[in-house]
This record gives sequence, structure tokens and C-alpha cells, in this order.
Amino acid sequence: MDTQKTPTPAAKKRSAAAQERLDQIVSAAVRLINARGFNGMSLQAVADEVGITQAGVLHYVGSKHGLLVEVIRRYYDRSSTLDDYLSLFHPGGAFEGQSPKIPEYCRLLVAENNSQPELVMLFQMLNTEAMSTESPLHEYFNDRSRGVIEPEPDVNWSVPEGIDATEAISCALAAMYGLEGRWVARPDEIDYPAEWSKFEDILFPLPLWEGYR
Amino acid sequence: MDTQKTPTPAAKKRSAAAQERLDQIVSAAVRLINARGFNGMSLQAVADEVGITQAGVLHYVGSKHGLLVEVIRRYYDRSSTLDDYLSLFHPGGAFEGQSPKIPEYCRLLVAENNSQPELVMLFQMLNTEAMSTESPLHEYFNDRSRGVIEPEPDVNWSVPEGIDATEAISCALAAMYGLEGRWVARPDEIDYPAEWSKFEDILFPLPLWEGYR
DNA sequence: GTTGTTACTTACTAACTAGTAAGTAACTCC
DNA sequence: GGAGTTACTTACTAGTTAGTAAGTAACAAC
Repeated sequence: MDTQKTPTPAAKKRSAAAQERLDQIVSAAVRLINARGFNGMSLQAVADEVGITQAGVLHYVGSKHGLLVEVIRRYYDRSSTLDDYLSLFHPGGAFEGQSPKIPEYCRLLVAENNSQPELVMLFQMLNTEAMSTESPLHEYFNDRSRGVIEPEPDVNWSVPEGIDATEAISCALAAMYGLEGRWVARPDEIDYPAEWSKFEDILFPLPLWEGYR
Repeated sequence: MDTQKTPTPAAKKRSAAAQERLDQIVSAAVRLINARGFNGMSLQAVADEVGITQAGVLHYVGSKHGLLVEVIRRYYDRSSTLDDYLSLFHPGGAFEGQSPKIPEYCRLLVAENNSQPELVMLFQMLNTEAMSTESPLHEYFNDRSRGVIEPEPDVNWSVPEGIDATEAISCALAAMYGLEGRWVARPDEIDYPAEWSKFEDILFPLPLWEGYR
């Protein structure tokens, strides 16, 4: 049953403050997951970073698993770059009639990820912990991994003769994942976009990919 | 001071039994690290799997960090496939005079890794936890990552015109790492060597790599 | 001005954590 | 057969873990 009515401005302000607190909790959790993994992180450590008690954290997230759900919701459940990119080629899109290009899409992803190292690291951490069937995220990340690579039926990637578009994406994303792992481990040593542009010359070498990049 | 003398057969048997126990401990630790990460694993859980007490485990490894050292020693401190492969091309080697080929070397690595999924998963787990500067393995894995990719001065990879050998290896290993992560998360769904052979067609496409694969 | 809700706190529990200390039974050395 | 070593065990400590229960102060609704 929906007991909510139109909130008064004061109620709005209150709930905005609560949202901000939840944001603080999730942000602290992300920092701690990046430092120690989800298994190595504790609610007490989150509470200490936010400046409240551990029970105060539980007031917001209910349980450690609930905190994980909040982290996932905050960072992953949103429209994907792939959908945004592909929509440009749909009827009414800016590139209607043209075909999407894999290297171009990859550059978009790299640029986006380059601006969010913390998010990239979080993904690597949770994705790795989710390799284990014991992880509560095992199925979530497996589905995610499948979904990103499986060919969307109505997408018509523009690729050179003899190249399998699905394999090209699969391979490029695997290489991207590997490079991102190195980058977040040594951000001062590795220029992620610069490295990626060198990877491009391997993954999409000229003259084979001339006109398809 | 070296107080050791030639051990009697009986002493050998005893120390062999001790070695076997240590092997059991390390094996259990690997299973648990794969399931929960190093941070999520406990000495008690290792002890339970081996069938001794937690203090019994500490008798062998001294501390949790000591257990990590044993795991690393057992699994990573040994001669590498790269060195073995390259030595074939050195004076006196089976392929003396010829140049090593990157795709061939990658196939060797894939075949080896395919037979050791547990080891591959361990590497992914520890490598990911080591992304954090807080990890005791941070420097170890960073050095490792640098060492594998940095060009060895006296190696003369045979690659097509216009291809940078160092970048080709770097990119191929990144893709291999990404693929391995998918494989260990979904071993029943993914045929690792078969997938790699498709990756080969992307990373080393014909006709560009004709004669270099 | 009562009633309810929100955003917490204090206080607690039961289980678990790595690590220490002191034993002990079995075996080896000589 | 005594001394030393090995491979453990029991018993313990001090700290941490997720989670619960019962408050309480501030505010909102009506």
C-alpha cells in the first residue's frame, strides 16, 4: 500500500539529507572495497569513514549484503554506453543510416572509464570476487559478462571482410579489461588512453581496418 | 650456521611428511582464496579443511602473511614458460637461428593455463587484491606485470612489418587475462582454448600475420 | 499537543579473527 | 637412555565481526 503523499518541502529536505548520508556511506564502501575487497571490508570501517556508528550504517543498508546492493545500484544499474552509442544509429539518431564501428565504440568506453578510475577498480574487484560461485554477485556478473558480449540481434557492426564482429568485440573488451587492471594498479605509470591507442593498432590494424575505425 | 647434516632416511621420511602437510595447507589455502579472496579467507578455515587445529597451521606458516608467502612460492616462483620457450631459440636450442613467434608463444601459455584453472583463478584473485596499495602483494604483482611485458633486450620476435612486437605481446596478454577471468567464472560455458583461437584471428589476423603465427 | 517518523546512539551478543604460550607424544641422534 | 627436535594440541588473549534491541532527540503531520 502506498501511504506516501506529496512530501512537504521540509520532508523533501529531510529525505535529501538522508540521500546524502547514503551517498557518503556508499562512497566510503567503494573506497574500502577498492582497498580490501568486499570480503575484507567491514561495516565498522565504513562507519568510521562516514563519522557515524556501525549501527548507524546498518540503519541505512540493513545488512552487509544490503550495502553491496546499494553499491551495485549506485554504480552499475544505469543506461550503458553501448545503448547510448547504438541509439545514434537508430531511426531518428544522429548517424541514422550509417553502421556503428567497433573501434569507435571502444574509444568511447575507454574515454568514459578513464574519467572514473575508482569505478573501474570497483568493477575489477567485485567482478573478480564474483568469479567464485560463493559470491552473492556470481550470477549478476556472469549475466553481465554474457550480455555485453552476446550479439544484439539488430546491431549491424561495420567490420572488414573476414572479421567476426562478435569476436572482435569480445576480444577488444577482454584486452580492455586486462589493460584497465594494469592501469588501476599503477595509475602513475600507465596512460590508459595512450596505451589503448597502441592496442588499437594491434586489434584493428591498418590497412585491414581502413575505413572501419 | 648450518646445523643440518645428511638426513637419515627416517628423517627424510619425516620431513617428507611435513612437506606433504605443508602442501595440504597451501592447497587448502588456494581453494579458500579462490572462493573468498585472501582477505576473506581465515586460518581456521584452512585448518578445518586440512583436519588440524588453527595453531597447527600457524606452526607451519608462522602467520597469515607467511601463508601467503608459501602460496606465492609454491605457485609463482618457478621458471616461466616465456624463458622455456625463448631458450629454444638460443644457441644450442632446438630452433637456433629461427625467431620466436608471438602467437605461438601465446598458444603455449593458453595450453598451460588451460590445464591449471585453479592456478589461473588464484592469479586473478591475488592480482586483483594486489591492485590496492594496501595489499602486501602490491609491489610483487606490479613488478611481475612490468617484467612480463617489458621487452627483453635480446629477444627478437618475428612480427609483420609495421607491428610493434612489445605492443602485440602486451595487448595479447591483456586479452588473455580478460578471457581467463571469464573462463574461471564460467568454466562450463567457455571453452578457453577454442575462444583463444578465435581471439587469435582478431589479434593476429591473416593475411597480415601469414608466416608469423 | 499528541502521534508518528526519521536518524541516529548506546549497549549488547555470539561468533570469529590472528596470534601466543605452554604443553605433549613421537621420533631422531648419539 | 638421555637430549633434542618435530609436529602438533589445548588453552588462552585481545580485538573485530555482523547483527539486534532498545532507546532518544529532532522534527513533521494534523
